[in-house]
Amino acid sequence: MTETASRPTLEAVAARAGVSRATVSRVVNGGEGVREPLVERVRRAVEELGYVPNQAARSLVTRRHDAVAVVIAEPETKVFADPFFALQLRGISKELTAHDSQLVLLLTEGREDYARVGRYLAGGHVDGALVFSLHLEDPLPGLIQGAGVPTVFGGRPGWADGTRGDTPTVYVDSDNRGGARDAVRHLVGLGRTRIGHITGPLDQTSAVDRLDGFRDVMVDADPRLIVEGDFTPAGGERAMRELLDRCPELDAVFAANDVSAAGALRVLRERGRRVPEDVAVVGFDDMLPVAEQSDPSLTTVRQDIEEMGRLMARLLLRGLERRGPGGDRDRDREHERGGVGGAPSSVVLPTTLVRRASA
Amino acid sequence: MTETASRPTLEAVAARAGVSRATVSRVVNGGEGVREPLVERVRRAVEELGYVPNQAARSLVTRRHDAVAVVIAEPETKVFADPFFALQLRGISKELTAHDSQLVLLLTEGREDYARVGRYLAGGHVDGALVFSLHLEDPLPGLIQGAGVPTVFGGRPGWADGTRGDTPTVYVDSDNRGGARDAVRHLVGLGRTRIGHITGPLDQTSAVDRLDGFRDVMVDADPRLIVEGDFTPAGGERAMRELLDRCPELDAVFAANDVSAAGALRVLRERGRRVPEDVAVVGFDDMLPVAEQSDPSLTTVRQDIEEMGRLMARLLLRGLERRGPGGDRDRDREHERGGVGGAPSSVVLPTTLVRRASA
DNA sequence: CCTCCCGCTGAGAGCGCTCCCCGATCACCG
DNA sequence: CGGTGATCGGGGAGCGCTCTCAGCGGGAGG
Repeated sequence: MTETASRPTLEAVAARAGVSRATVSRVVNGGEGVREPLVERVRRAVEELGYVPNQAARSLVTRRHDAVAVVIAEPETKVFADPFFALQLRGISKELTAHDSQLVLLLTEGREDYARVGRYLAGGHVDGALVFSLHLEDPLPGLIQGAGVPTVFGGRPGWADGTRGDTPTVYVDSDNRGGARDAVRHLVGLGRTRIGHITGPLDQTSAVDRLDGFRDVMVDADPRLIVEGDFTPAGGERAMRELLDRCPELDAVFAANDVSAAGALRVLRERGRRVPEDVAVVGFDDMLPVAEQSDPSLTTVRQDIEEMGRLMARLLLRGLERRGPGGDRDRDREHERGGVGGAPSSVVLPTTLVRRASA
Repeated sequence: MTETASRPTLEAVAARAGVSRATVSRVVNGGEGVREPLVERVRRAVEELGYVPNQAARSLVTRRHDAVAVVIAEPETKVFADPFFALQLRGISKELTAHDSQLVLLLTEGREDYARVGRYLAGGHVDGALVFSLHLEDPLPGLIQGAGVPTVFGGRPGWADGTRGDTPTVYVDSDNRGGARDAVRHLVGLGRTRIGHITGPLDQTSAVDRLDGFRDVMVDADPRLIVEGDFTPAGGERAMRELLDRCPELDAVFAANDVSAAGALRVLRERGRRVPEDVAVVGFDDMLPVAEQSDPSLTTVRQDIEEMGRLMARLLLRGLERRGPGGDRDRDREHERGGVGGAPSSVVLPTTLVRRASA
């Protein structure tokens, strides 16, 4: 009755504009099929009252939420704390904002949280999910796909070779393998022959793919030249020492990411090896604060992380549109980035080699 | 009335358990005032049907959303990309999760986004907001406080000396000034006398506070020994050069954060100054990947960033409870950090000096 | 000039849930 | 053993919105 204290409702706007609720609703939702003068009147009423639609009420009937969950399953704080997710989030945020969708962030703290996330997603609180889970044996992706929520993964999930059950898996990834190949070829082009590789943790697809890329070029690499790291500086140091011990005549290293490359750099300096003269080093990621500020600055493989995020969101939203309210319209297939119209399919973004001082 | 395809409703659960909707509702919301056998039966029905409450319907009537917005207004990607926000987010997330609240992330891309954020918050989509806006002249905090949403700020807002309008401003901050004092005192204790300071961008309260702390100890510091930086490595380098040029006999530097300290370190090495022998360096933040991995490792002032986030969330939720729907029930009045039963008030967390190799 | 049709507007029925309120129930006391 | 109070359960009224559907009016065709 009194619309003084609380926020104005559709009803109030309708009264003020001298039209019915339905008309106001139409105007608010795009104004299709309402004559101009009325539209104008309603707009003014909305303005004057400062009306904002009640999303809860809307969701209740439309079953849409204009919200997307972003699930980051990264037990190790360290990994989460690197700029990687921040950049992806930024990309995601931009895209979602452009589509008037909200970003609901779900961080998991170990596996005990998975049930909670699953429940939340299955509960239909969001229209879809963007999921980051980098580990091979992680049950989360499966669990989420089981929840029946449209999902796009960030990075290729461990099991994903296309299909899981009957739902095609959609993911966005960098061309880790191709990027690694470029890196190693660059080293080869520099005339290096004893090229070592510091891998990432091999329970992550990105690390595995980069290792595969390394092997693609170094087809018969001495297995002793491959040491497993863990994407951390300390791991990079350890691996570098190992590498140097095993093969003192090493003349190049490809580290699976920049921070381990930075660790390697430190060890090389400590052992009196000049970079790049004695040992050339290439990293991966082009994490600016690391790559640009290391000494010497790091030659590395750049991936456009923010773009990955943006693309994930775009893919998801597009999928949502397709299955949107009304009938399903299947089966058109396009193959450009992210598809156009058809069911979205996975996208692998290209990488580029950035040459700096270390190789 | 078929409850086959779509998600089960309260009604369905009630039917299955042989009770009324209201009873199921009561059980779902805590089970107060329902007899044990019934509770049990309802629980089982919920379980069997996989019932999940429809949050939209619930919000519609309760006007609560169990969701909190986190607003990060940081135009510069670089700043956002450092681990700072990630850690805060983690802390916030943990606390919110513990209270069954969702985290809605709002990243702003420049000021043109402010209106959107304001509208969103004023729209009553969330129960409260946690806001990060580090810049002095930023209109966002005012705008948000104007939206009438319960808010806790991360870091002291520029204008906050307690009150804005009639709403007390609540924020969580580190003891930047005290931490800076500790850092400088440490340098003094080392016998250093020509101590320079690389500030942060002085449009941020944290930078100003650290500068004030520096001045507290170096009461009559030569103004030439203070150079404005910008919290970036490049800024640190630039400032360090400036400092060295102005005052070659410098024997210590307090940098307002770790990454600028890292930049300073690089310049010192380049100029042939030994650290800490010739010049001692102290940073601020204790950003591990930076502080621990720099060469030499950085003596710095640690702030518990994750704890700040957790505290912000706790303060907000507590404030929400107080003004909660229905009668106020100021039950648990604990006098732990974050205030006692009353209106939450701002909290300033202590910092600690972490001694490493650089000073 | 009348009729048909099309396009715009308004009335009304819920979406799933909470919560108020009243009637039913049960323990217990007189 | 009946009355009384306290407590528990159920019915019903919306929360604010969308969407279907009918109705109404005006323009064009007969």
